[in-house]
Amino acid sequence: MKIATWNVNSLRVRLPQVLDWLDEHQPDILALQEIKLDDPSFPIQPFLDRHYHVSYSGQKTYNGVALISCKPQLDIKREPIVDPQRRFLAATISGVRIINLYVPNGQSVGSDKYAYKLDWLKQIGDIIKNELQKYNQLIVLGDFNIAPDDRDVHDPAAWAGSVLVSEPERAALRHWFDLGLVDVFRRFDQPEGIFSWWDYRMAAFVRNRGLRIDLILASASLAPHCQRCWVDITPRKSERPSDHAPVLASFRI
DNA sequence: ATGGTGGCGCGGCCA
Repeated sequence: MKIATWNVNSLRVRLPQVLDWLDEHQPDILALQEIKLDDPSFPIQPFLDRHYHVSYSGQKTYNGVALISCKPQLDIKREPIVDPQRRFLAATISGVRIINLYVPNGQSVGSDKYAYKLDWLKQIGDIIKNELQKYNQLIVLGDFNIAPDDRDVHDPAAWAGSVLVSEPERAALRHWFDLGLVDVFRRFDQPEGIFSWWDYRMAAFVRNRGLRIDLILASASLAPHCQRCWVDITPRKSERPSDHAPVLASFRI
């Protein structure tokens, strides 16, 4: 089973790239973030034409998440907390519980948006704890807007204490790891300098000044079945790219 | 240096 996550930064703009990428890579499940569409505007047809099942939780202009899958999606859950921002979508696919997240960015340490991010992480942590009790095989993936470790930061000294790497954010993520979730990327030897997001500004991508903030976490019973986890930077090189690259994992299921 | 680039939507917010 091949599972992928991709923050597309507007599905309207990136739809041709997403369809090309789906046709080439044929993942079983693709989790999208920042689709920036309300539900009536979701482009269902091209996915149905390719025999995919689709669910989404969207809003106008900002945020929004979607799940594309070969197999049907059961027990779909949207926004389990009181929050007008569309950042959560869960479904059971081929017996595996999938939770697709777009974690708040947090803007800057100490801001109102940072406080919202930490509160959101705490509330969604409670939801995940609950889902783990119901589902043995669980995957939590998406744009976490947190680089788990200094290895996931191009210049840790320059970033020290900033939003996306600050200790309270990392502690919130570690709390999720303590629930039994495993960052499957780190189950394997990886080269240095593998990232999933590069700022549009300052030629960050060509200088590989990035962060690894797009993650695939698996429950303890599922993580040992992960065979590989990697980032596909090819779409980041294309014309009008998203600022994020897709992250993939393959599982022996 | 508080810049810079991109999306949405047409001024300012968000990332």
